[in-house]
Amino acid sequence: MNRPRGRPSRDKAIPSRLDMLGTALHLLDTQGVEAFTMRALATRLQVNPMTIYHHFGDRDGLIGAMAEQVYSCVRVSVSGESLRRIEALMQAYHAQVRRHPGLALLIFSRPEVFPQQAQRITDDITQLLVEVGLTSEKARLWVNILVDFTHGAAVATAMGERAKPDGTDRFSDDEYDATLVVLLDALRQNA
Amino acid sequence: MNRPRGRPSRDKAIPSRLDMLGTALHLLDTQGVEAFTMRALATRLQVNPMTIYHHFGDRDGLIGAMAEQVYSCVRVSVSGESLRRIEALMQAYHAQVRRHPGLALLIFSRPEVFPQQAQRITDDITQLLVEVGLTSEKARLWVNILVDFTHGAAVATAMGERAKPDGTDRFSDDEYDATLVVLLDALRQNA
DNA sequence: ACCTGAACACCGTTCAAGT
DNA sequence: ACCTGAACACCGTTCAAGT
Repeated sequence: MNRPRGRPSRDKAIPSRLDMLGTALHLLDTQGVEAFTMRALATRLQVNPMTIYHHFGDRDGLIGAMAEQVYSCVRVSVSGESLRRIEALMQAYHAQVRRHPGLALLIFSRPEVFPQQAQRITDDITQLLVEVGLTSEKARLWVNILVDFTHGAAVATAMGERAKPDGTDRFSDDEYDATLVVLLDALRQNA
Repeated sequence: MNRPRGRPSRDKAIPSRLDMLGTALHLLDTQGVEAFTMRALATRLQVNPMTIYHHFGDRDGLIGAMAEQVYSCVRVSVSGESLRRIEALMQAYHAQVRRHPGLALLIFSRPEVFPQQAQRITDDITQLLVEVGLTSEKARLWVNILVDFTHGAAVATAMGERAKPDGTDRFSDDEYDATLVVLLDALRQNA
């Protein structure tokens, strides 16, 4: 009954902050938004729930940290034609959003969490659109089209509709790419 | 201490199913997704939490019923040019989605809830796209663009970003309309 | 500095009991 | 048929206590 209290001496390995982020992401991806709780994560980490609070403050802090890690790898390529760089950036963004649709949903659901990386990506897209030759007003319009469409595709993925009768998957990367090409084509004619 | 048990005789007015839906929607719109709980709704209705279960089964049932009511008024107009009818339908859909962004978020978060009305609206759009002259493959592509973009705009609204420095509201109906015009223009050239 | 248990104020939901 | 209280198994989070 009387289990040891306080910080354990040495025998037990305490997961690092990065371990926690990894396990949290895995829990969210595999079990879904509803099952993603502080207590469930603590159990998986074999740690007291309060240990997580020590590293991330609270649940929103944890979600924010997850977002920063997931989206930090979405970056504009160093070279290439502007339109092609937009395409690559959106593909990279969509790839991450699609890999972790539950994370996107959590961010959308909690106004407190607005990841810096999300803002940076939006800014990067806007700048590339200006480089393509769009006026600032048109750039604002098109960044909304591109970002909102990607987010909409993300929530559709999260909802988990499955493959259509004809075998085409509404949520595959290929499907997204094909749609993106159509949008960028319209963008070019709109420039 | 000993409050009466069981069904009250007559003196207390019990809210109807429609009252419950209305109050639920109001609670969700004003207080947000986090505050939208069965118990909070029961308190507002001055009713035992279990009374709600009697009418809607469970929380998902309630959310589903809210969705059916909110989206049932989004219908294609009886006359007009096909492209113009698509525009009107999307505007009507966006108007409802924007009026209740929290509801959209709840639907996205819970795979169990897939409102029939949402499926119907998607089908209606697809049919109109075919009427415009798109092949079934292009129609599939464009319905995704239009629906996902609208959903993305919805979650952006739910996130509650506010007006930009220049005073333009990223989430106004006018802004959505302007963007929709650009998309439908691209669609026409793509037909 | 970092981890712990206990406790608080909540949840959704089941169940048996009332009228 | 419809509404109720009590209870169960959960939540996120605060706090004081351990090392």
